[in-house]
Amino acid sequence: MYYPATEIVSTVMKYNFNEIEAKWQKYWAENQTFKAENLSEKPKFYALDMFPYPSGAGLHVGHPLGYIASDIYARYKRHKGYNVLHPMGYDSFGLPAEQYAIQTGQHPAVTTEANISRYREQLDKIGFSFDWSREVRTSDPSFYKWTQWIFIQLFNAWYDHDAEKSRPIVELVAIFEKEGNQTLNAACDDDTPAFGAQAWKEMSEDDKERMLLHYRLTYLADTEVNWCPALGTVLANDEIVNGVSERGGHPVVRKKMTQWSMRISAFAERLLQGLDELDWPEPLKDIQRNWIGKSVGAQVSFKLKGHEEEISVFTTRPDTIFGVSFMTLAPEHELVKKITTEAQKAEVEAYIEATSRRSERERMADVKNITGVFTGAYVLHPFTGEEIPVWIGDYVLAGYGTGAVMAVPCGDQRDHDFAGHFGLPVPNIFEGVDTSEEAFADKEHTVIANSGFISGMGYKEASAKVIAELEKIGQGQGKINYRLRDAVFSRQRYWGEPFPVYYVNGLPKMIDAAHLPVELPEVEKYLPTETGEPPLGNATRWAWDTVNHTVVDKAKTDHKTIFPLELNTMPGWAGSSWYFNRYMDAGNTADFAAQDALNYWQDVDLYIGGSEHATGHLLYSRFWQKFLFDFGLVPVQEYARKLINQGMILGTSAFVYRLENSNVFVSKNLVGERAVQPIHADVSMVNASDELDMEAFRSWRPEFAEAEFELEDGRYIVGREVEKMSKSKYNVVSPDDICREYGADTLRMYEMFLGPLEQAKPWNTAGITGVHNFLKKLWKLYVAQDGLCVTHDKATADNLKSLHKTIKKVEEDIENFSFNTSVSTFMICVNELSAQKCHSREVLEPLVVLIAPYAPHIAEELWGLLGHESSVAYAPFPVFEEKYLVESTKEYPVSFNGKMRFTLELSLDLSREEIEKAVLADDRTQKQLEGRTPKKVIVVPGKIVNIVG
RNA sequence: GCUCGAGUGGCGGAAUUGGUAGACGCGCUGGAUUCAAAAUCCAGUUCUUUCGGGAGUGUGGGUUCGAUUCCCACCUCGAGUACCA
Repeated sequence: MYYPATEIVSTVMKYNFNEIEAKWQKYWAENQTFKAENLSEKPKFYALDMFPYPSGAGLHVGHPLGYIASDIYARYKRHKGYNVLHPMGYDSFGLPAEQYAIQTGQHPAVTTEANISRYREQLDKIGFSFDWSREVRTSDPSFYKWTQWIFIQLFNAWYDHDAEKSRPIVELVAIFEKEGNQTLNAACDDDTPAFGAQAWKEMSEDDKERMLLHYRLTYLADTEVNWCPALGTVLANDEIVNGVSERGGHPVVRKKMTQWSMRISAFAERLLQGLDELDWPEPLKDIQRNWIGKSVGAQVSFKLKGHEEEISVFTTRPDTIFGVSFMTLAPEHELVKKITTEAQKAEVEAYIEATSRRSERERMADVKNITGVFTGAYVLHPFTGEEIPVWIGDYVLAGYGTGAVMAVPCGDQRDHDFAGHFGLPVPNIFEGVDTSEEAFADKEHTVIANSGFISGMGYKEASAKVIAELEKIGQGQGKINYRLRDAVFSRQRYWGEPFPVYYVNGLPKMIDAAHLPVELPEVEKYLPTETGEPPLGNATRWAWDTVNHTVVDKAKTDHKTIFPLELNTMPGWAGSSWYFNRYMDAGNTADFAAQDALNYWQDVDLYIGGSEHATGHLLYSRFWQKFLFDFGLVPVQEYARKLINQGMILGTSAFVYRLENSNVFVSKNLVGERAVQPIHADVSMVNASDELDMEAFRSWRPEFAEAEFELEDGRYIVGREVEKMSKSKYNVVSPDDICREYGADTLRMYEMFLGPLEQAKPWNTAGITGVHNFLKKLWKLYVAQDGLCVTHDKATADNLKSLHKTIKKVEEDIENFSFNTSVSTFMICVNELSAQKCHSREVLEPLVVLIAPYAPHIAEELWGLLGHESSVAYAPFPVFEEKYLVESTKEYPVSFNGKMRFTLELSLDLSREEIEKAVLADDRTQKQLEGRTPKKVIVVPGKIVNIVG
């Protein structure tokens, strides 16, 4: 068929992606195509993305990568007959909006709202199948009402290590009334005093409250916190990177403050054990395991010479107890002042003073430098009675174990270094090992010597024996330690959830759940007050009226019925610790989610997000979920069965080279040995062949207006380098631009085509034409210049083979999250069908469904053109049939000594012997052999032939 | 330092349990079409070669008829962690 000139080519029949995509995005929104039902006969599937913080910069092409993957999977599951929950929302409390507020006076709610609208616009353009009726925002009072509610539940709970679960605090009170706290095996602060039932009953109400704070799962305590003066707030351990704040890179110092904490350490063992049943990436699980940091060992008490007190240490090597030659305490250890002798006092005090002044960062930067002081005190070895000198040193951390170590220089390199530096003895207790130069820490090959009753034993046996003996004399027992610390939950910030807490006599009281939410008050300034209180201290209307159950003016505070409210706010991870449950029943005003909705959706089947949340969000949320589970509030104790970490998309920066002290820019390949200064040029000014648009560059910034160029072949070629995508590197590519120029379907497929989902990979817009051309080619299978060209012709065997090969591979790929290879598979399929000139509906109709998860807009349009009146989104996924792929012959690769030399087409019916015969009879075989007789012929029917000789 | 992960053409990457290395795409080269360009289509594109072939998946060994794939040692890069006793 020939078509005359161009004017009859209607715009409808061209692949007009902009028009098509806008049309279907509108259709989906108007028809609520992706609204999920909470009760359904269909099996459920919950596909979740980590919700974004809506930043002012908007999305770049790296952000939607994971969303596209989960969207493909969600759409695939709809075709497979599942009731799919695929929601999206915003983690909308956070520092940047507040920093912006401090600078500009704009209310964070205003900027957040604006940022969210921009995000929404950008997301809508990419064609996600989100159920927007379930959108959540952590900064919305209707959401944080329930964050506050969960906080109250945590406050009213304690952790029973015997039952291995959280229990209501009233049950703890009952235990205290009956037997005090001495038989209890509960998670509590280290400094919790022991008391009996009688003592409990005699306590004042306030004292009882103070006592309970030692047990509550969220509690107020004086804690050493990471204080960041520049940000004016405390930070959690996971918010500090290399001793400086993750946001902004400001210095962090240790400071003692009264703070809310979360008793996550109580859950350490369950958080660790729970990992085994999760289908999460192994590296991510390893990060959590390391962070939890379980160590099995013993607690040993050393009697102090001349004092009542004992020094307790934790060790993972009780088998090395006979190798102890000194003891080291953290400078902050509570016994240091008491045991220091008069003679050593001045030196010890000077040392403590010096170490306390050092910031966390200095301490970390300076690991090599060994420092310490002798206290003058001695402890007695529990078995030998030997006198052991007690030192202090800052290599011992106050926050881990007991803040004291028994130093075994022959078995621990740090102790060895310390001993070497101060000339302390290094007794050797290992059989056949020289420990004079360096410590021997290999547990597996340990044979203990010079160690009394454990000499000759290995690590395991000796450790068990030592623990047993220590128990006998009452100086120790087996003990498990975790590195995981309780998480500080207070932030001295404005833009976060207010605590539902007021203070009576300095003791925290929960606001009754019926009166939630406690809404964030208005403030004049977002900075701390002049007296150093958090920003909420600026609020005039911020006191709790216990009679009318409402927030009232601060001036009315009388400490009788009107009390001060908490001034801290919750950290960023509060809302994200439970939001996945809220999506199940987002609009509920009576509950954080109805039980039947929770029971129907259960858990997240697929969670996609970045691995940078390994020790933050992904640990805290598991902890909250376990707590909610213990209280019967959610049906499962792990909320995300499967998790995938999408890799980062990197930017491809462009560089121009300016000759030093000049205004001349030299094209990349002309630089040679000359001294040039590389300068980032905005990637939007560079084309696919790395040519710079010089005019655009000149008008980019005033200082380049007069730029002169030294060209190669009349062109200016830029240098390229892969870096993190960021505004400051001018390598940011916006999905909006890609959608405008190539369409969302192209963007979606290209993001997948870049490489494996989990891998980091550079973005290069140049390559996108390949995917775009593919979609144009796909379109042409269905639509000719004068309209739909799909026929009712019977599909040929080749057509069906191409189709079914594709069904099989694409289905496998989706199940394996190998989206990049399915894009290739589609390309191969369309190439083949084009070559076959296939226009048969029998093939092309299923192909539309197959590709719909990846390129939903073009699929909807083609589906419509094929005469369907409803969306393709719920069309059943094509069923693969093996029969179309059955082959009768095989193109056998014939190898000689493992190297493939030629191929030979043979019937698959042939036996091993017949194949061998056919191969040996071939001329090319004889040519390869050059007259030699093959030593061996390996024939794998259906696979390969290998001739050795 | 410790714990993971990864090294394949000019580039992104593919290769299901060991069985034709480089699929698919970008880029590049040549051609068709065009007054010309864009677009589109066709052919080629790991390196090397005396055009027979030879070499080749970070390096060096090993197992095997056969190794990108399994084992050992090493090198490089990336991530996490950082005195955790």
